[in-house]
Order: sequence, then structure tokens, then C-alpha cells
Amino acid sequence: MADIKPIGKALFLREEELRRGIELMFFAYRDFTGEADSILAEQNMGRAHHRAIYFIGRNPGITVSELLAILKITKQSLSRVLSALVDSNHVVQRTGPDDRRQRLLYLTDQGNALEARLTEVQGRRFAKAYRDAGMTAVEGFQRVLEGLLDPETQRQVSALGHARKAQQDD
Amino acid sequence: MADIKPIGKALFLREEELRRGIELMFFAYRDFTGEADSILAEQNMGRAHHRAIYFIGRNPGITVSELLAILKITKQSLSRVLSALVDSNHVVQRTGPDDRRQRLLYLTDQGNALEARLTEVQGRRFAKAYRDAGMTAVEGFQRVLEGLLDPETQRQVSALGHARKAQQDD
DNA sequence: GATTATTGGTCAACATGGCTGACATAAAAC
DNA sequence: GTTTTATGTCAGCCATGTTGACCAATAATC
Repeated sequence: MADIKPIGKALFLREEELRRGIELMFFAYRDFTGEADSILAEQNMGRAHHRAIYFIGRNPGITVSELLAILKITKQSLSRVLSALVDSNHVVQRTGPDDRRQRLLYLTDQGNALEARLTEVQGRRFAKAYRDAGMTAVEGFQRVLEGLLDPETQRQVSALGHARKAQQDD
Repeated sequence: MADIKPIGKALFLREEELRRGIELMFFAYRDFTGEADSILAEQNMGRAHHRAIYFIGRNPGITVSELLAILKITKQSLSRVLSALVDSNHVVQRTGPDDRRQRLLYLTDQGNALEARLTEVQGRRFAKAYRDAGMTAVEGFQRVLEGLLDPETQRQVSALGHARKAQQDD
């Protein structure tokens, strides 16, 4: 609807708006991860550990290759983190019942406790932001974030808690 | 308005909704930065260089300490990146006219070109997401992201392109 | 049953980008 | 003239990504 507006100002506004988005993403992501980073630092862990814990908690019994597909890092990077989490008793690996090459990943009680703690601080932040912004804003927020995703990620995300839940049940 | 709803399901929905936000932030940030990262890699640079270039481009004549306040990293980390950018002729430093201890930072033509290229790919992604989601969604998106910020960052962000623009003019 | 592909791990080496701590210099401020 | 500020530098550490090579167990296929 603003397509036929004077082009000079329209372009300026557009660029400003886009830059605002870019900047907000940077600042919001930094602040959003900040609190969790502090908790993780206490335990001598980093964000990589957090991601593994988070997605294992979300998908109990996930295999290593499925986790790799979500995180999009190398198996060497993941392996390092996973070994540490097994050593520190946050994660256990069970041999896959169908395919015995697979290691199905589960959180231990300790892992679950840490996951809960981390998700709580981040959830709190989101709850506040969602509350302040209102329901309509939340929908918009989600729609825009989805639009920022690579098409492949978009497919993954829309499948996430569904496919696995159906598969794994519980 | 949904405050008096059955608590079991309400809590479930709430937690799911919050987790959806957490996950979207992770995926969106990763994909959002991915393209720029590729361009940077060509030039043997990383995200840290990008941030410096971006905020110098946005605030020509910014001082090192102002840039530090935005990025919230140590001066050693910034200094490393800044030296590299000066060496590669993307940034120039001029002695501050008032306070001669300050180094005012500016992009060179080459720096501006790179900044433009990086901002273009990220802007394109945002433009697509904004277009697909619609104006209302964009407002909501921005409102939620602002709500995710630390209060201090929130103050900074709302000051950004204003204070400096008034100061520096251009 | 032998071959090939998949799943996962390991070792080694490297780059980036955070961090801390110590120290130096120039200039502003008091 | 002393202190504080703005900035830089050197050295070393850590986390987390990368590549490349190679290995073992097991599944799948010819």
C-alpha cells in the first residue's frame, strides 16, 4: 500500500527500518543469551553445551546425526561437547534398539535440572517480553522470525516437536 | 484475558510458546548471520570485524570507548579487530579534535563498500521477512525484541542513531 | 557372504574471538 | 604536579568452530 510513495523518503525509511531490525537482532540475541551464559560459566560450560542439553531435553532419545542436523556443526565439535556432558553426568547414551550403531541421547536427572534452570531464565525473559508486547505482537514476532529462516531450517522447525513426539511418544 | 483459564493446559501452552520463542531465536540468528559470515570469510574476517564495521559505518567518528560501550567486549578484543581493519584499509583513525587522546573511527571507501555489501544481504533477508509477515507483524517483532533487551541496552538502543546524529550531524 | 554405506568416534592441527592481567603513553582534569 | 582517562600492546588462556585422516561396528545391498 505504500508502494507508490515518493521514492527518496520511502527508501530512507525502508533502510532505517531494516537497520533497526538488524541491530535489534544483535542486541536482543546477546542479552537473551547473557544470563544463561553466566549460569553455564559456573559449571565450566558454554553455549555449545547448552544447545546440546536443550535439544536433547526437547527430543529424548534423539540420535547423534539428528542432533547434528539441527545444530549444523561438525560431528567433531558436537562429539567434544557430548563427551564432556557424558563425563559430567548430564547426558547418557544408550545403544539404539533397532540400529545398534546409533547412540540415543537422554538427559540424566542432573541434566534435566540444568536444562530446566537454563530454560527458566530464558523463558522468564520471553514471558516478560511477550506480556509487555501483547498477543498480537507475539504472533508478529514469530512470523517475522520464521521469515528470516533459511527455507531448509523453516521446514525443520515446523517439523520439530511434532515428528519426534509422534515417533518417540512418551 | 486468558488469566482465569484452566491452569494445567494454560501452563503447557505457555511453556510451549516460550520454547518456540527460544528456538526461533536460535535458528533465526544463525541463519540471519550465515550469509554475512560467508562474505566475511572470503576476506579473512569474522563476525567481530562485521560488528565493528557496522557500528562505525552507522556512527562515523565514533570513539573507541563509545564503540566498546555498544559492543560490550574488552578493549583488547576490540583492539585486535580494529588494528586488523586499519591494516586492511577498511577503517581510519583520526585524532580527536577536542580531546587528542581519542581516536575517532571512520570507514574508508573500501570499508563503506564492504559495509554496504554486508548490510545488503542482511537487509534483503529482513525485507523478505517483513514483506511476508506484514506491517503489523513487524511492529510486534520489534516490540518483542525490545522487550528481550536488558534495561540498559534498551536505553542505549533508543538513543542510538539519534544522539550521535545530532552530535555528528553529517 | 562379500562389499559398500552409514553411524559414530578419535586424534591432530588450526582460526576466531572472547577473556584476564600487566604495563605504557599521552593528554586531560583537578 | 598528581591523578585520571583514553587507548594500545603483549602474553597467555579458553571455548567453539573448522578441516583432514583414520577407525570400528553395524546395517544394507549386490
